[in-house]
Amino acid sequence: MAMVSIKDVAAHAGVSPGTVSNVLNRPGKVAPSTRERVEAAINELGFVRHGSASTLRAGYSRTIGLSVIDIGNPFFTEVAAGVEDVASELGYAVILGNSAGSQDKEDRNLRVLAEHRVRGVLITPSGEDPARLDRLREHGISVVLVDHPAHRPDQCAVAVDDVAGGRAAVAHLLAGGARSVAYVTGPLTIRQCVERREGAKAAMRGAGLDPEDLRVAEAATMTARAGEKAAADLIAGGLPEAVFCANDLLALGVLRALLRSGVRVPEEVALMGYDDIDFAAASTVSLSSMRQPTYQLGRIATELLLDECDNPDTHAHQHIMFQPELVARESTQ
Amino acid sequence: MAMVSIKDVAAHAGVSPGTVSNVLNRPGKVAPSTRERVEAAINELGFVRHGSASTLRAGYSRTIGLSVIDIGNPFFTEVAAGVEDVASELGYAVILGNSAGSQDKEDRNLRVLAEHRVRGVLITPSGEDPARLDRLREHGISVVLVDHPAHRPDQCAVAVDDVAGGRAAVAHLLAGGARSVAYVTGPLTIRQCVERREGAKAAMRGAGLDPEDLRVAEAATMTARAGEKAAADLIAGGLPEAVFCANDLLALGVLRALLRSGVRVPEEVALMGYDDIDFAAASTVSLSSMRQPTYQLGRIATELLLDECDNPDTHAHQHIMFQPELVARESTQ
DNA sequence: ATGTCCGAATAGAACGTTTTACGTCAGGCG
DNA sequence: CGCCTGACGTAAAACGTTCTATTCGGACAT
Repeated sequence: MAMVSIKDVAAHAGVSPGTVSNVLNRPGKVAPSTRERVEAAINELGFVRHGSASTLRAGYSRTIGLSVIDIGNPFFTEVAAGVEDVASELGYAVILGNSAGSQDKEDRNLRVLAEHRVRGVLITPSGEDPARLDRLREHGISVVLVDHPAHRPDQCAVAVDDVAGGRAAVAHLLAGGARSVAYVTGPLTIRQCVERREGAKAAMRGAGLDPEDLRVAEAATMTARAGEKAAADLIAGGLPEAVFCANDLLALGVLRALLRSGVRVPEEVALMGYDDIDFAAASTVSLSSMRQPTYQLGRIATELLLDECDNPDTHAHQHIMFQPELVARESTQ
Repeated sequence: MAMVSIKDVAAHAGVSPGTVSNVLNRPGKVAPSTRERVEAAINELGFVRHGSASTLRAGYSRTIGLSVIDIGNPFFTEVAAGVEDVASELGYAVILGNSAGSQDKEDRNLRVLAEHRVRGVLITPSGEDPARLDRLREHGISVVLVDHPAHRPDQCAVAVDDVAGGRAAVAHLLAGGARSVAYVTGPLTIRQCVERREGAKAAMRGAGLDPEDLRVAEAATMTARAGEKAAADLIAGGLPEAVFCANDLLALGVLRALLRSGVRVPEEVALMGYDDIDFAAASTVSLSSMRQPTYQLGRIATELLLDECDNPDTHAHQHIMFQPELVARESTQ
């Protein structure tokens, strides 16, 4: 409870507070003998630097924010693991915000991050309103978009080509012989969902089908439970020959519901997910999916962000676009 | 970039900085007319409070730390979701730390949390060294243990009875007719792994078997990949009639490896996991598991922590112990 | 000896809040 | 009419760092 400050350390080591600060921040600037004395005092007293005071005076913190759409989704979990690894390597702390798909919650989280004067923010925006992010930039907070293309040129972004992914997925289903395809998607306010749909339509067009024939079922959230519900609707409305889901969680839900209703996968309905989370390979009928370099997404985004923060002058903004990779498994034969 | 401070707001509204602070923190203390004026100024200037300055002067922050063992494990993800929900409801930010099973990394994370002067810490400790946590307490940081029994009486803890869980799991396997049981576990430095093993032994004893006959295979991490490797060893050494895994990730890995080797589950080998993550029900052979109130664990732990922080005098420390629940599925017939 | 330069350490102001102690002004009461 | 009280505001001192002068000794050249 008895907070020991830099002053106490200074007194104990017989130096001035400024010297202690130097030992902490540029140990090269202080003579070895005094440095040792100060370090001894630090250990002896159990001093731990007051980050807020430091942030206040120095004008910046060693903290970044991470705002994701759904922390329950293994996709984001793996992104977070990449972020956390890099951040912790470089001595940064990560403040986590889960928007749970709600713009309101995202706004609240961003506000908290702004109050904390985080150095930068990694965000997978849940809507399409660049203005809210620009406001952060006005406060001197760098922003890197994760799994989202850049809003503007003077900004870093790391994304995966969702149109290509949607196209590849549906092309694969069509190549398997399906003629009618349903697209089970999350909220169409989410960019990924829209772009994967566009890709799906492109694939149909490419196969000489009418893209308008793509049957779209929109689920309220991108969870397995929502997938089950969507599948029930699908069954009620007459089954298509193939189903493409906007992510694996939805697909696993659809799969569960289909099997429970006695529908055979892939014999009666072929099924594709997206993200290739670990569990896709382990499911009842192993799930075909589109693999994304998830962990890398987190790592690279964080490296870009911290480079932008630590080397603002030499930093070159980058827009990185990965290509997803099709992984065929039992659910598409 | 032009930081607007409380002073600017004060000037703009024609009041003193103290009054602005009052509007922010105890709006009741200020006359409605001036309050409106100040609020208008705040919006007009786009003022956002400097959290570090606030923390520095007030002596406490609205931030808590969450340190987990493996953010990639859906168990912890769900805990984190519970934590995040409560924290964000009460206006607290959450700093995430992933110890990845390493004491070193956990130490680093705790240090970062201490520097940030977080109000409290939620932690699933990865080892058994209470001293490191006591050091936090000395700095006035409350600690609540998550998925771990209390180290000491004057401390909150939320746990699940792992011995009972291990016993129930193995009892279920034995009831299914198995006579030889293997236990696939994570590092035995992890308490949960040890206690589930003790429960498993107790179940064998209860069935008139020698607990020493429990075959223990220790994996380096608690992931599906490690489970696959452990299963390979198991196959090489001669298969038991039943396998109990310390968590579902390991079990999914074991399942994958067994099926790939042509071993039928549950006919040749019965299999139990632990945690009942969402994906357990969706796997190739749906996985029997021990369900824990995961999301609740996170919620309740956070509520206890914030109560301890916000009402230190009326707060009563609690040791909550949930009972896990057996969920039988195909993998045990 | 004197001046110069350099490394090493220091004093003290600043950072943006919160808080304490203190004014000020009305209104109510004897 | 004087005094007390309460409601509102304010001024100014903190909080623990970092940073910008500035000082202080020596070593060295002249």
